[in-house]
Amino acid sequence: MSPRTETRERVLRAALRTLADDGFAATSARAIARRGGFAPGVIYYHFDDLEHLLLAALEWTSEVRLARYREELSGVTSAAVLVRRLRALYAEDLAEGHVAAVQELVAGAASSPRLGPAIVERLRPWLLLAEEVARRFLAGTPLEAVVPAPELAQAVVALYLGLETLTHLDRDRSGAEAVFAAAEPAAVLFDTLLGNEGDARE
Amino acid sequence: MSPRTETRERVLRAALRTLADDGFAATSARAIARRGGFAPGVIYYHFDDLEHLLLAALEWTSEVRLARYREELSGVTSAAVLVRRLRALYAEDLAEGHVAAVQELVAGAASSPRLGPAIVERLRPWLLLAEEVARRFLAGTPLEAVVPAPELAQAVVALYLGLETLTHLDRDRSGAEAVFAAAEPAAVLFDTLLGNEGDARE
Amino acid sequence: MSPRTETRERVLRAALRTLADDGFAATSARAIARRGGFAPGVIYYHFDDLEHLLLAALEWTSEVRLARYREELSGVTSAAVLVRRLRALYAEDLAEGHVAAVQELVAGAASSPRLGPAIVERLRPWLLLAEEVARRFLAGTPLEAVVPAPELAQAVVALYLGLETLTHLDRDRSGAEAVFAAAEPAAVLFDTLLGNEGDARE
Amino acid sequence: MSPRTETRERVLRAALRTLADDGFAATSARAIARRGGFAPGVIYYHFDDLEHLLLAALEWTSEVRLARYREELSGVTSAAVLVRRLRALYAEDLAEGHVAAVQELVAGAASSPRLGPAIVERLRPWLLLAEEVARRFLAGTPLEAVVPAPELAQAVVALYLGLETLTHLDRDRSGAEAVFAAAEPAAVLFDTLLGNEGDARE
DNA sequence: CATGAATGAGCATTCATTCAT
DNA sequence: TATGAATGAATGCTCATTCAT
Repeated sequence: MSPRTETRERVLRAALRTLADDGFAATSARAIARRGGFAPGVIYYHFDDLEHLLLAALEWTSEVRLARYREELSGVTSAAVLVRRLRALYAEDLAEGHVAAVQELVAGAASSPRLGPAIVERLRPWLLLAEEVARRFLAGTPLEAVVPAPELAQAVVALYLGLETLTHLDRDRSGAEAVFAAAEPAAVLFDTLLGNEGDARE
Repeated sequence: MSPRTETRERVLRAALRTLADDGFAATSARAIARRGGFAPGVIYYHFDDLEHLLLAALEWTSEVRLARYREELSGVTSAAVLVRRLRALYAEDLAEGHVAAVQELVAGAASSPRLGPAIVERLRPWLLLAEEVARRFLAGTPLEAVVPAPELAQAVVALYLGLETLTHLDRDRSGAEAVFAAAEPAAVLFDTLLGNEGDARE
Repeated sequence: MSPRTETRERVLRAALRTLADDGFAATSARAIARRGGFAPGVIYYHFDDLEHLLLAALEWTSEVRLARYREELSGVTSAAVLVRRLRALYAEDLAEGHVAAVQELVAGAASSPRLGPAIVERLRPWLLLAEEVARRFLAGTPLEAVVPAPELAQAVVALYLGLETLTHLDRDRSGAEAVFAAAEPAAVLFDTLLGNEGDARE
Repeated sequence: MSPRTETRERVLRAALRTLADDGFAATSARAIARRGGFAPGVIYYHFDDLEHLLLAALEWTSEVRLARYREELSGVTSAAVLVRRLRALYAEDLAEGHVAAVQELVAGAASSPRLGPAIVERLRPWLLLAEEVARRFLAGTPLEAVVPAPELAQAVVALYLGLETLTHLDRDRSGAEAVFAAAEPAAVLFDTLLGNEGDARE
C-alpha cells in the first residue's frame, strides 16, 4: 500500500473512532489528530476539509459493513433467522463501533444544510438493502397487499438509528440487545403464522 | 405570573425554537438570546448554564406534550385508531417544533457524558407511556406471551426518534408521514386478526 | 463616552498602530489585540470581522486628517505655500502614523477582491480634495486647457502613496522629506511664471 | 540551458505569475508550485526560502524590463516623446504582468524588515535610470537649477508604483492609462516652453 | 433583575518548511 | 534532482461564561 493510502486510512480510522467514542460534537480536527497520533495538518493534506473526511469515513465503513450485511442476509427466508442474524451483525457493529459512528454522524449532522443531504445519499444503500429484504419477506404473504416495502424499510432503518441513539444516551448497551432478544420469539410466531418453515434449526 | 417566571419562560421558548430551527450545534447562548430578544446574561441568571437550560426546556415541552398524548391515547383499544391518533399528534408536534427540538437535543447530546443520562431520565415518562399503551394492546392477545411490553415500548420510542432524525437529514418532512400512512392498513389488519372491534368508524 | 465607544476607539487605534508599525501582513487579530492590550475576542465583539475593523480604522483616521487638510489647504493660492503646507501636514501624518497605516492598508489590500473596492471608495474624498485644489490652481492659467484636474488629482494621490511605499521600504523617512524639500523651489518658480503672488512671506 | 537553470526559470516564472494574478498575500509556496506544475519542494531545492525566490524573481524580471526601458528611452529628448514611449512601455508591462508583480511585491513586502531593504536595493537601477533621464531633460534648461534630478527620479518611480497600486485597488486598468493620456498635452506644452523641438512627428 | 462588554480557550484551516525516498 | 507526505505554528473567528454596572 502506498504511504499515501496508508495514512489516509489511519485518518479515516481515527475519525471513526473519535465519532464512536467522543461523539459528533467532540469530533474536531484536533481530536481526530490526537487520537490518530498525527498532526492536524495531515487531515487537510488528505481531505479537503472536515466534512469531506467525515463523509469519506461514512462511505468507507459503510461499504465494508454493507457487504457483510448483504452476505449474511442473502438467503434468509425465515423471520427467526433474520432476527438472529441481525442480532449477530449488530453485535459486530457494536464491537467495531460502526453503528456508533454512523449514528453520531447522522444525528449530529442532521441539521447541517450541507452535510445532511450528503449523508442521506450515503445512507441510501442501506435503505435499498432493507427494502430488498422486506420485499422478500412480504412476497407471497397476505401482508404484501397491506405493507409497502419502502416505508417498512425506512421504519427499520429509523429503528436501527433510534435504538443506537437511545443506547448512546445512557451509555448502556443492553437496551438494543434486549430489543433484539425480545424480537426472536415474536419472529418465531410470525414464521408459524405465515407458514415459513425456515431453517429454524440453525 | 411573576416577572421572574415570565422571563424564564421566554428563555425556555427561545431555546426550544433555536433547537428546532437552527439545530443543536447552532444553539449557542448568544443564538438563543438573539432569538428571544434578551441579553445572553439573562440565561445565566435563570439557569446554571446552557446544559441546565436545555434540560429544563426538554422537561417543559415534554410535560405539555405528554399530557396531550396521554389524553388522546387514554381510551384507545384498536390499532387503527391508535395509528390515526398518533399521526395527528405527530402533526401537532411538527407544527410546534416539539419533536424537532427533542430530536436535536437527544441526537446532539447523545454522546455528552453529562447531558446524556440527564436526558434519558427525562425521556423515561415517554417510555412509560409507550409501555402502558403497549401493555393495553397486548393484554388478552396471543402476543402477550411473546412480546414483552418494555422492549416494545423502547422500540416504538426509538422508531419515533429515528424517523425524526431521518426526516431532518434531507429536510423532507414527507418521510415520517409516509410511514404513518403506510401503518394504517396494517393496523386495520392487526385489529381484524385479533378481533379488536375498536371504534373504527371514528 | 460610553464604555462601548471607548473600547471601540481603543481597538481602532490599536489597528492603526499595528498597520503603521508592523505592516499589513502582520496586522492579525492577535497582533492588534496584543498591541491594544485586550483579548482578541474584543475585536469581534465590536466589529464583524477584521476587514470591517480595518475599513472602520481607515475611515476614522481619514476623517480627522481630511478635515485638517481641508482646513490648511482652503485658502491657498500659491504653489509655494501649498508645498510648504503639504510638507507640514505630511510631517504630522508621519508623527501620527496616518500615512503609514493608510499606505499599508492600501498596498496590502490592493489585491483583495473584497477589501480593494471598499478601500478605493474610502479614498475617494482624498481624490476629490486633491481635485478641488488642483482645479483652483489651474483656474485662469494656460495650464487649465492642457491639464485635466481629475487626472492630476489621481497622480498626486498616487505620488503620495508611492512615496510612502518607498520610504517604508528601506525604513528611511528622509526620502519623502527630500522630495518635499526639492519641490519648494520649483513651486516658487511655478508661481513666478504664472504670476501668482501668493502669501510668499508666510 | 542546463536542466537546473531550466527548472529555476520555471519557478521564477511561476512566482511572477502568481504575484501578478493572485497578489502578494496569495503567493504561497504551494500556490507557486501549483501554478508552475511542480512540487513545493522544488522551490526549496533552488532557493533558500520564499523570500529569496521572490527577490530573485524581482531581479529577473527587472533586468529584462530595465534593458527594454533603457533601449526605448536612450535617445529621447522631447517630453512628448518620452510620455508616449513610457505609455507604450507601460502597456507592455501590463500585458506581461511585470508592473503588477513588482507592485504586489513592493507593496506587500514594504513592511517586512528583511524583505524591504533587499527590495529597495533591487529597485535602485530603476531610480538610476529615472535619474539619468531626468538629468538629460533638465540639462540646459532653467529648471536645472531648481529641480534636483535624484528627487525628481524618486518622485517619478513613486508615481509609477502609486498609480499601479491605485489601479490594482479597484481592478480598473483605465486609471493609469488616463493619467498617461492626460500627460501628453502637458508634455507638448512643456516642450514648447523649453524650446525642445524633439521628434514630435513620431 | 437585567444588561452587555469582556475574556480566553477552542475551533477549522493554511502556511512555510523539512526530509525520506 | 525532484518528489510529495508530513509537521506544527499561526491564522481568523466563535463560544460559554463572568461580572461590573
